[in-house]
Amino acid sequence: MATTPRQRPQRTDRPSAAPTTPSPESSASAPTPATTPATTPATTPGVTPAVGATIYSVAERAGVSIATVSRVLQGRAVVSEATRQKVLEAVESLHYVPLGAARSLAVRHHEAYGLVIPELTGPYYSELLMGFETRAAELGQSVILLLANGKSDVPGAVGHLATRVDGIAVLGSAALPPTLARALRGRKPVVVIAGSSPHVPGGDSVELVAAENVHSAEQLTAHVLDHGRSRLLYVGDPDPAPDISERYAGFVAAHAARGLVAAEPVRVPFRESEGVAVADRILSGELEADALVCANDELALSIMTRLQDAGRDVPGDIAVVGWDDVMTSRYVRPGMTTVRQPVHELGVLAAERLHQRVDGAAPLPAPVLLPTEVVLRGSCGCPTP
Amino acid sequence: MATTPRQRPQRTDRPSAAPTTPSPESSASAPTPATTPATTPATTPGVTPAVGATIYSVAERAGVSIATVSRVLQGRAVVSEATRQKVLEAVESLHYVPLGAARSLAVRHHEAYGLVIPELTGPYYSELLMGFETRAAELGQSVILLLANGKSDVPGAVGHLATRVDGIAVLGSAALPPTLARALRGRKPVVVIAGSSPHVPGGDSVELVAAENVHSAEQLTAHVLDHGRSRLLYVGDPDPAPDISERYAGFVAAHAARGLVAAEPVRVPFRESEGVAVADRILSGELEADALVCANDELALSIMTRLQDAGRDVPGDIAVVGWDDVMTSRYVRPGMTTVRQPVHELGVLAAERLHQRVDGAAPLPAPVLLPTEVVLRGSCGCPTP
DNA sequence: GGGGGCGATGTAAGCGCTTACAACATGCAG
DNA sequence: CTGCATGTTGTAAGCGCTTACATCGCCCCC
Repeated sequence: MATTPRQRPQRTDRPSAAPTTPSPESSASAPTPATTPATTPATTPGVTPAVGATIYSVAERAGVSIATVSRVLQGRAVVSEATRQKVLEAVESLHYVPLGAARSLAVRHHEAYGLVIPELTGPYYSELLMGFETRAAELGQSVILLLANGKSDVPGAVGHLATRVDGIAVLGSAALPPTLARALRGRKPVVVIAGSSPHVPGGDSVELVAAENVHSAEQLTAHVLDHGRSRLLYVGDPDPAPDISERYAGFVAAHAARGLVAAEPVRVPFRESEGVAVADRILSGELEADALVCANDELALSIMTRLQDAGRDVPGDIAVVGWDDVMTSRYVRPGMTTVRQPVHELGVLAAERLHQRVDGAAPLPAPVLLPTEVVLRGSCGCPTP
Repeated sequence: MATTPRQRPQRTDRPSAAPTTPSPESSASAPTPATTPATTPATTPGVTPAVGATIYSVAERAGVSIATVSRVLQGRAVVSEATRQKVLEAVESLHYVPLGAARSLAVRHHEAYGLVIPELTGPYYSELLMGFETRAAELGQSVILLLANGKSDVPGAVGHLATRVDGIAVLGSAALPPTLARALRGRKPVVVIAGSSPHVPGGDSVELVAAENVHSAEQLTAHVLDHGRSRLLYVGDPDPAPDISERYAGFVAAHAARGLVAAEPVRVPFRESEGVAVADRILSGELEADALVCANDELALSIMTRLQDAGRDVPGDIAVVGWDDVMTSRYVRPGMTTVRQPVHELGVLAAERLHQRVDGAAPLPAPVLLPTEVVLRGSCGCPTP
């Protein structure tokens, strides 16, 4: 028969099947019978046990070494079928749940990626997160989510996050990247999504994935101009988020291409209430325009609805276009002309890159740009189907 | 002076500040000057170092023991200001990022909660997740997200998740709870959100938080009946999700309260395309109704829009009401009458309960029910403002 | 029949951190 | 000058896993 199962060496005597019986060395000749009752002893049912089964208890129960238990559970080394069954039974009867932290420590990988986004309103972040999680899961990685908005100590939170993941993806629109890069000084792979390259110390381990903005914004703006509009306003504050400023750049470029000079952006935050306020400024005559190019759909929708409720005709009196193609943009009348971004793919790509980086790949020197698509509906002046 | 810093006992000689210089014991009398260059030696800039600084390297650099480093970093034990500074400097210059797994192993807590939801479409899941993450973060816990939809081995994924968290919150609408409860047999606290109590082995450690459904559904249905409608249809499949079936129960109850008998539910999945199909069945005369009570807003919106596009008047010809109060429901004309749930609070509560349970609290015997609110707009027949 | 090869299993050394306890220094009272 | 409280730091024993390496049979072939 196999070697008698032995206690862990030099370890404080952990209570096994017989908690209170002090049997120092003699127990080696009296192995516990394999058929002890299935319920964990000394555990009140219905209450979470203070401490669960470990690989040691499983090994003891199965009459094998912890190495064998590990091998069965990892499923990578060859174990005889009989042994495998014994182990599996022990696992089952002890309700063994391995301790991930111990594995992580041993394999020296967290097997988790962090994702930092400002919040989770609207479909953009959700799509991104879904893409990220899906791909990460396929790669066998967990995802730890960190919402930056509302957190008082974001750098601290990110630092803490860095403690438990192998890599971090962060949305560029949060003003995080510089902070982030500083927080982990090139210690972990970082990919910035839809941001601009931060020139900071430690930024060398940072890479970028984004959706194309400038060109499609130019295209969209050109389309509006082609409808014969001439007094376009860009609504949204380009400053904080790199993608928004790129869109404004496209707006400007489209004007420049036909010898026009674009108006200054109407700098407002991306909230519905702000859209309403902008609409009111137009209604009052404070702002003059025959077309509005908005930084995102929320803004565009709230403006359009307010304008319509006040009796204005969209697109007759004024055209309104947005960005993101949220669900509502399909439902309003007229349908909102907007730009669809491959947000899901962005998430997938971020997870993908992180994985490669953790695998040892070098950071991509240039940003990866994914193409976007202008979605024409009625709000720009196109005929409604 | 303090005791000379010493290497970790019986450890494979790890390269410290002087990687290639073999100075076995003599180094004790020659501590590294505190002003060595800040860049990590033997690390190519721009490439993630194979292995980072550890608490040992920090301790060595600062000329203290690892215990002291730990104390400084935890900030709980008294350390002299001078020592604290030395340690902090060492941390800084070595770009030390602690290994979360090692801490978790030592403190025997993951300091993380898992959240299992089917997917992340629409505002419901996002709100929930935000509430959960926010509260979890306040409690010092990370959140690991698991999206069940599209995963081929959900029980496996949940089992894996259980490996790395102290507790799990799971959305009841995923048909997970039984599986889940089995997967971790009462090993970890579980709270089911918006689900029904699973009577499964190990279910004793499961508790429930949910939004009230039956009463508000009854209220909403009664309101529609009060508008003089008599042929109401409930749209959505009550079977898979407990909250949906509760809503149908309310629908039935409202009928029963006035001696009516409710029609069988129109069992369709919760997709926009299905809503369109339902609308078509109404337009073709296959389905007859003067009011539609839909299981959620997506369904209600797609039906209403399709009906309107086909020339029907909502609510004139037919009333349509939904559930969830998504953003679009505010934007369509007429506004969608619906029910607002305290989704954010549900997430907060779930995190809260998990924390208490991990702290040793007993599971709540009865489900916690949060109140909902009927939001009246135009689609039910109420006058539009 | 002995040795080599091979498959199955055990042994033990870490992984990097926390923390109980011990040790030491210092100051002050007796 | 001795002893004790107090504040600070070090020592070392784990936490529960993975895995390189050693060991042990066993079968097969010469």
